[in-house]
Formats: sequence, structure tokens, C-alpha cells
Amino acid sequence: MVARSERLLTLLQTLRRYRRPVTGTVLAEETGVSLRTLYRDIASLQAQGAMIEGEAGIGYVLKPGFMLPPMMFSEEELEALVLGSRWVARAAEPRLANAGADALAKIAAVLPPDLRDMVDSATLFVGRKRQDEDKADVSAIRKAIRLERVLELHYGDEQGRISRRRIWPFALGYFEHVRIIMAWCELRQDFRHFRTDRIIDMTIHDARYPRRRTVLLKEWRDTQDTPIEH
Amino acid sequence: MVARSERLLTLLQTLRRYRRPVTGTVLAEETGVSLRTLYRDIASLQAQGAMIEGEAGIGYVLKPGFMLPPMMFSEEELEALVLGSRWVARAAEPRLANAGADALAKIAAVLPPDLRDMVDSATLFVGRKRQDEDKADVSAIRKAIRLERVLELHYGDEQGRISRRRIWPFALGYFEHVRIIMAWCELRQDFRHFRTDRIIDMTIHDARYPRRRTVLLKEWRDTQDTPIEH
DNA sequence: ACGCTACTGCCATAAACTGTCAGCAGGAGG
DNA sequence: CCTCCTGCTGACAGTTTATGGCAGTAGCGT
Repeated sequence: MVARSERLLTLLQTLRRYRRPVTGTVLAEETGVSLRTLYRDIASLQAQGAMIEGEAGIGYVLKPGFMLPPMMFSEEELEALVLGSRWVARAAEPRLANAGADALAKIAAVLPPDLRDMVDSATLFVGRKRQDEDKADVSAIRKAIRLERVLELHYGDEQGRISRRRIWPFALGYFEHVRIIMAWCELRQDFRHFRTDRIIDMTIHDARYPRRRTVLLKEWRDTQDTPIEH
Repeated sequence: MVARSERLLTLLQTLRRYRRPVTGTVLAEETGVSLRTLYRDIASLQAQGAMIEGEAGIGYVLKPGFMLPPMMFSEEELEALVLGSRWVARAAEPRLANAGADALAKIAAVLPPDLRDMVDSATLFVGRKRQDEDKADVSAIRKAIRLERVLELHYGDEQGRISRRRIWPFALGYFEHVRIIMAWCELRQDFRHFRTDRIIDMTIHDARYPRRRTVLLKEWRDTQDTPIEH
């Protein structure tokens, strides 16, 4: 049942062990299969995206890199990967940054639609490492964003004035040592951001807010002078 | 030839579309296959690590998350993923940080040995985003590290004194706005770090340095008071 | 008790895979 | 130019595997 796919993985491993070109005959012997079948296996791997180069008179070479087998990631792990790749794409040297952007694009390409917009709304800012502890339940905020739920906040602003607001959160950002919720504020009828460490109390309403998170995100981006994405 | 694996992916997609439990009969119809075969397909997916839960009288539910199909990553893309995951593991909120560490472990687990030590030596520090432009060819440095080659530097120190050194580079780090090479310095017979923006000129020698990069890395870690890895 | 459903074993049939043989094409070396 | 080595494709038969239908067991909810 899994004989074939296992053999393909073995073939990749074998191919990676050699640095020099390897002839199909050798590969056929090592994988315990006929030459004809090996050619078909190579074709299968190439069809699946493996960067195998074959030249007549030379042999096969696997371009440097690695093929990840099918892997299960939880939603949070996926978010961590996306977030990390994006950070690399912004913060690293140009060459590595490009690699980060490519990796991100590859992952996003195979994501189903309902997870793909997480790539957009995962985070927008990047900052330093230390995080202050605050009482706001970040996973609850994340959940509210995912489910497009109205969030009611008791919020203290810069002058210490406490207000009560209903907001439509659509993204969560990291900036310096605080987390920031990007949201539409029902009170101000405009986009506002809220520092999670200034949240005194919060409630997630059952009601969905009347607009799509992705639309809010896009409109918010359009209001920005300097686009966040390159 | 790929009919089966494609069907399994379709099955995952279908399973993810529903939020509620779905009966096997429905899934069999949607994937165009008999009920018996569907049970076998489910078993295959579970064997490959998919978190599918089936309960008699209820149906099937896919636990939140996503199964990545086999994907080809270049060495640099892989490095970007590793680097990004590590950053998330260190810098993000605890919950996301754990997810980052988990994702990193999952990837490292399936990496062949020759790529796995890249997980260790990829980078050690994390800093802010802006990078100064400097003339040192970072990819060349990376290559010297990978091949364990002696690197000869014309290097200007803090006081502006120019020295010439042969070093054994074993890791490349990011710290604040500069990149730093971690290396064994032949001149000082000790571990030293070198800012890439202070490199005036450099040459990669053909000679390999006489020790293993991973050993140097481990020894250097042992000399640190505060361990870098958690 | 009843209906619904997940799950397993069995078996005949259909489909895919595999190996052998044959032939073509392109690079390396004489 | 020729020869050798190698990648690559097609055709065919033998083998393996996947599939579907059937029967039966067990768990969950009403």
C-alpha cells in the first residue's frame, strides 16, 4: 500500500547522499528495482516538484535542497511558520529575505482559502523580543479575529482615561514589546489600534460583525501611506 | 499514477470544508469512491499522521490544522523557515512560541543529517530589522561555514586598527543591525566574533579547517554563561 | 430496542505497477 | 565519423495492488 511512496522517499535520500551525478543503473540497484521502473520513479518525483536533473551520458543530480514529506501542522504551528517566514523576509539580508518570501509563497500556495487569509492577518509589525505580561487572553483575541466576532473592551488610553468600546478586530500585530489589535472602532467609526496591555477587561460577543475581516484588512491597508507588504 | 494520492488530498480538503462531523457515506460520494475504499483512504491518511477522528454514530472530523503536501524547499528557503521558526520561538507570546518550537522540531525531525546541523548553526542572535549594507558577501560567508573553509580577513576593529586574521567560521548571527560571524581565531587561539560590516576584504581558502564545525559550535556554546538555546 | 455509523474481513474484478525488450537521442571520447 | 555510455519512451505480459460489494461486529444516540 505504501511501498511505492516509501521507495520514492528512499530514492530521494539515496540521490542526496551522492554529491556527484549517479547513473540510473546504480540507483535502480540501490532501490532494488529495475531500470525501467527507476525511470518512471524519477519521472514521478519530477512531476511532484523534485529538482532532479538528468543528462544523457552523465547521470542524475539532485539540486541542493530538500523535499519535505507530507506533514501535519496545527493552526498555531502554521501561524508560527508564516510569522517567522515573514520576519525573515523583512529583516534578513536580501538573499535570505528572498528565500523567506519564496518559502512563504510556497506554503501559502497550498493552503486552503480559509487558512490563507491567516497569512495576511497573522501579524503586521515586527519588534523586539521581550514581551510584557498582560492579562488579555491573546488566544481569545485571535479567536475573535478568526470568527469575526465583536469585541467589547474596557480600555485605558495614554492619559489613563478609561473608555468602553465595541470594536471589530481583524488583525493582531507585534510592535516593540506590546501587542496591538487592529480593529474598526464602532465609537469613532474609524480604524483604531489597541494595545493589549491597556485592555482592562474584554468580552467576546456572539454576534459577528457585519463586514468581512479580509475586506477590513484590505481597506485598512489602503489607508496606510507606507504599504506594509512589499 | 497519482490518482490515489490526489484523491487523498481532495479528501482532506473536503473534510476541512465541513466544520461539523461528516459521515463516511457523504465523503465517499464527494470523492467519487465506494464506502469501503473511503474507509481505507481514511486509514491511509491517519497512518500518515493526519488528525482525523471518527466516531461511530457521528462521523469524521478533521482536527484544526493542515497537512502540507510534499514540497520542495531550497537550502536557503529551509534556512529561512528554520530561522523564522526560531525567532518566533524566542520572541512571540508563550503560546505561539511553543507552536514555533514544535514546528521547528517537526521539520528538523525529517531533515537528513547533513541538513540538520544547519538548524543548529543557522543563526544565534536575533535583533531589529534594518540591515546596513556592507560589502562582505554573506552568501560567500555562509558557503565558507558550510564547507568548513578557512577564512582570511582584513578586519578593522573598534579603534580602527586594521588586522589580518585567519579564522574558522562556524556560525552566522544577526544582532541589532549588523551580522556577526562566530569563529575560532587562529591569531588569538580563542573564539572571537567579527562584524561583517568591519570586514575590509576577505578570502575563502581551499583548505578546510582541521575541526568540525559542529564541534566548534558546541564548544563555543559551552563557553557561554547564558545558554542560547532554551 | 432501534437506527445510524464506524470499522473489519473476505473475495472477485478492475486498475495500476513492474520487468523485459526494443528503439531513439544526446554527450564523451577516440 | 564511430562507438560507448546514458537518459528517455513505447509496447506488452506478468504480477501486484486497489477497488467495490457483501456480510458482520461494535459503539453512539434516541
